[in-house]
Amino acid sequence: MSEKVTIYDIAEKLNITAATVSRALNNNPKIKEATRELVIKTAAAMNYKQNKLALALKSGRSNNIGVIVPRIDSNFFASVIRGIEEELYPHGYQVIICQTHESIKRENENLHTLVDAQVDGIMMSVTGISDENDSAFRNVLEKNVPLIFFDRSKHIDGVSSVTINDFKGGYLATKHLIDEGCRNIAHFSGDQSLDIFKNRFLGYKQALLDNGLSFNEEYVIFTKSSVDAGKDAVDKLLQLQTPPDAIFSSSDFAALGAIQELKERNISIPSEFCVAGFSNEPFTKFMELSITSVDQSPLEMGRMSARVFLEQVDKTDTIKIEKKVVLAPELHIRKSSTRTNF
Amino acid sequence: MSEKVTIYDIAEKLNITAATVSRALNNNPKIKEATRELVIKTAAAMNYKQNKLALALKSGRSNNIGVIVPRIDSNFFASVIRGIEEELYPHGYQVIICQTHESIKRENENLHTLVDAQVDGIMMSVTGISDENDSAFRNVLEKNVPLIFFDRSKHIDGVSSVTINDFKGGYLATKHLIDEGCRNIAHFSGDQSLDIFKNRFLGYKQALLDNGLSFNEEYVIFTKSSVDAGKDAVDKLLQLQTPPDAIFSSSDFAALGAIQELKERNISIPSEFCVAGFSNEPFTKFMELSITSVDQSPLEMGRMSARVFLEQVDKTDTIKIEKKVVLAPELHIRKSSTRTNF
DNA sequence: ATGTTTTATGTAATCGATTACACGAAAGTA
DNA sequence: TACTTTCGTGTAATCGATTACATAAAACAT
Repeated sequence: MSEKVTIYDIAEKLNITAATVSRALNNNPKIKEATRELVIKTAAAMNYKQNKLALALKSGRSNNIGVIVPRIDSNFFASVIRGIEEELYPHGYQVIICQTHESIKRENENLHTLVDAQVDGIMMSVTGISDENDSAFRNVLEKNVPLIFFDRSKHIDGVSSVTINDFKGGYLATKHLIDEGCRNIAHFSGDQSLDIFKNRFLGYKQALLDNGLSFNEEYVIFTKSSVDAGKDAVDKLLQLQTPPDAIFSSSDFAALGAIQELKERNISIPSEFCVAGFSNEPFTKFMELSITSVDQSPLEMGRMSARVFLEQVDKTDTIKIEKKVVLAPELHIRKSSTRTNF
Repeated sequence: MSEKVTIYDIAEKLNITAATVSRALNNNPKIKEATRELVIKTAAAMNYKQNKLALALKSGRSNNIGVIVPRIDSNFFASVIRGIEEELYPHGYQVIICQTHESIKRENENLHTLVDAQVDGIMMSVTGISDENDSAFRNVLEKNVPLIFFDRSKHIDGVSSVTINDFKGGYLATKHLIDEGCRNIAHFSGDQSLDIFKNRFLGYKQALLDNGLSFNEEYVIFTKSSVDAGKDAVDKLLQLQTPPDAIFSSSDFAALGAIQELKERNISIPSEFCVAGFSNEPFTKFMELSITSVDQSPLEMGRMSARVFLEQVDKTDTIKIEKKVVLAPELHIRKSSTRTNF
């Protein structure tokens, strides 16, 4: 029972052709009103459901879009995806999720799989930059699949992106630490092939220079985004001849690790040492010693990415408009760095 | 340039038919070895990519599975999805994400959309129980789309589920609080139409009874899963003639709110008051006053759901096997409830 | 040399919907 | 009345791949 009902079944029952049924269901103006109503009523009675796969094959549009992220179980990426899904839902698009687990090989596979699955667009946060995987990106562009980068982007002509001003984020956080009286500010950075880390780093540097502080190579540590990495980094920093009195970390997790390690060593925060992170992960707010962090408005980033995609889809395929949306970062000042007014 | 290459293009170039090309590419044993090699080489040279939509239409299988969750930006659901994606990736399935935002109407829409999109299976955590949306579920079953519930499930004959033993989780947490010397233990519960909350509640009750403590209706508060709801609930509890000395909360967020409110009132934790939550959200571990919580092993739950799905897909369609997987909850004892050994 | 089996490939239907084109009937015009 | 539009519907191709069935050629048997 309940075999799939097709327009042919409806046609047969009404002694008309499938073409007429199709036209009636699509509100084609050439159909007699009586016929239309009859078809629609019969379709409902027979519990007809349009076969989207047939439609997709015919039209070449699957109504699916693909999202590629390093991993989904981080608040930042999950929130971006939430934003994308919410914005696309009213337009009838479904969202396919892919994770790279920070593997470029996996990223290539995902790109190919999505293109093969005929998605109508791809939104992604790049896992890493490497020449090897250019062919996967080229494939996407050659197939004319709209591609949009969010947060971690890559420089490709004609490709739109939605990012935040990471330079400004780094600058704001560092400036804030300086304002709180810190003079030897360390920085946790990440993979320098990624713009986000490079720009936060540059913002940090510029803030130092603008405020008469010298940049000290030794104060920059390249860490992974994890609690343990933050602990190890603090360990290294404290072995320096002149240990720093503050850290601006590109990762909230590393910032948390740093704080845990500093406490372990009875260095009191924020009086002796200030810490600021990046991403505004929920836990930064929840801690008793809440952590200062730069917010990236992930929900807005997701929504905006979806909107950029929708614009591109509507446009005639011949015209390619590269749109670079840069959101403003917002510094959330919390206890981990507030000496003055607290 | 780079128009899509089809098997017809390959066939034309080689002066053979598309059928032969198809067979060669699918390693059909009836094809001459020389032909196979030639076809495969030519296909690669022409950068041929199989059109999955055509395949999906022909076979009736889209190689997509749908996942419906209340929201994606909670660590629990994101982790489950991660588990599902990881388990399904090697099998070539793509994961489509849908959010209900706790709306039953949205849940119905999602169910219908996924069925219409011909997904090969649906995994979901139920948003709420209501008679209205039975038709959406019936539709899924009638169309023979494998359905699997995880965490929040519904009783439907023939439908498999992967849950944790919530009764035991509630029991363990409550028993632990009792062991720590608490005698007036309150409970934050949730929507009673959902088994997870009902069972945690029952586990809580049973633990009280088994340990000679009486159940007090006034100590049970039905809250939403949010920080503010937790604060409000504490506010109510402290107005009772005999306020409680502990809370077992079905939500980590409400537990956090409770802790914040208790601190606000200078009630010290854990010496005067103990708190335990549920879900083991990352922040519970990160807090200086880390929060005791029941872990639901979301990653494992996702993987297991995917495995149950794969089993069902392989089986002949005629046989329906209902599989109920119940994972064991694990109590993570942390500072918010540790009086004894700390 | 003739008949039988095997091998490799072609022919055409199929999945379900859309749509350019064709065509008969009805309506409008002169 | 005869001729042109307009209207509503049917015919058949199309999207791209798979596959049951048919068939020609080769291999084998007697």
